[in-house]
Amino acid sequence: MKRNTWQRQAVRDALDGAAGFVSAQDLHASLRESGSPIGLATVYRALADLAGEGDADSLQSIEGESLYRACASGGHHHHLICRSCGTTVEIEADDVEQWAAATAARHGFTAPQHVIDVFGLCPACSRKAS
Amino acid sequence: MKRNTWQRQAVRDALDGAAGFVSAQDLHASLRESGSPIGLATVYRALADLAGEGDADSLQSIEGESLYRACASGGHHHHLICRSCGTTVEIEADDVEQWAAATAARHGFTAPQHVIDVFGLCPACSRKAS
DNA sequence: ATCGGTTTTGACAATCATTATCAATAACGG
DNA sequence: CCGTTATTGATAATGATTGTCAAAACCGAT
Ligand SMILES: [Zn+2]
Ligand SMILES: [Zn+2]
Ligand SMILES: [Zn+2]
Ligand SMILES: [Zn+2]
Repeated sequence: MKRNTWQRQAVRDALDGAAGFVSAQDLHASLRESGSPIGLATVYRALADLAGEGDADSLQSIEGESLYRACASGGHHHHLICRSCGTTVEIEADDVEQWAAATAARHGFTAPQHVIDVFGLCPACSRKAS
Repeated sequence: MKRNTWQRQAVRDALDGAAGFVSAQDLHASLRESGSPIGLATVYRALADLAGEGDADSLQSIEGESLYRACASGGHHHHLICRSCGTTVEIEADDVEQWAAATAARHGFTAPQHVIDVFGLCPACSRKAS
């Protein structure tokens, strides 16, 4: 059976507190900075569990890192993510959903899935960069 | 200036000969099997160059590996990929390009990029599965 | 509250893809 | 052909992620 540990709760809380998508490494670092002695491997395991249970959303950054974000809604949605600080905006994309489904169907593909993520520099990071 | 080497041509040819998306490691392995003494780092560099010049498409596999594929059209486009056999169809969708750019701009994000891949089962694999 | 079987943790090693080094090589304009 | 200079490739370094396994923590039962 699955047990409740303060470590897992700490990861949940840290995810909730994060502005947007974060890497396991970053989450571990910020947890340690706030005084938690949690181990790195535990953070990886907790995030994998959360993603598997649908309590967290995960995606691959452009650089290939796995990023995670608290996901309360549980519904299907997409994200606009700041490449620099991770700030995330949830995106409504019904028209794109339909486009994806129609594109698959047009070519005879079944059981369609899609990966749609938009990256950029948020206003704050854009200002810093210029 | 950019020089023409047999190594770069070998990578081009190997990509053209590959069925679908392949990793740098796989491409290097198959080149060595066909007798080429090409180095691994060179394969990585050639693939990065090809992708940068638009002669190859790249995407991140679910496991985080970078995969490459010969690209005939040259312009910006996306892919419809069979998750069973790897068969790939190139797709263009100006509507979606504009949606991605507009979505980023609407939220003040600059330097927008996007990851848009559609996966499914191709007609042949759909038939086998049913 | 205590006990005991079972799960979880965490320091560390191991993996694995990718990148950096840098001396040796090869391409190409002259 | 020569000299300059980009390119190569063996290898080391990097960096994220996963495996190991003894010790600690959890939780239901006593
Ligand atoms: Zn930002
Ligand atoms: Zn969608
Ligand atoms: Zn198929
Ligand atoms: Zn596009």
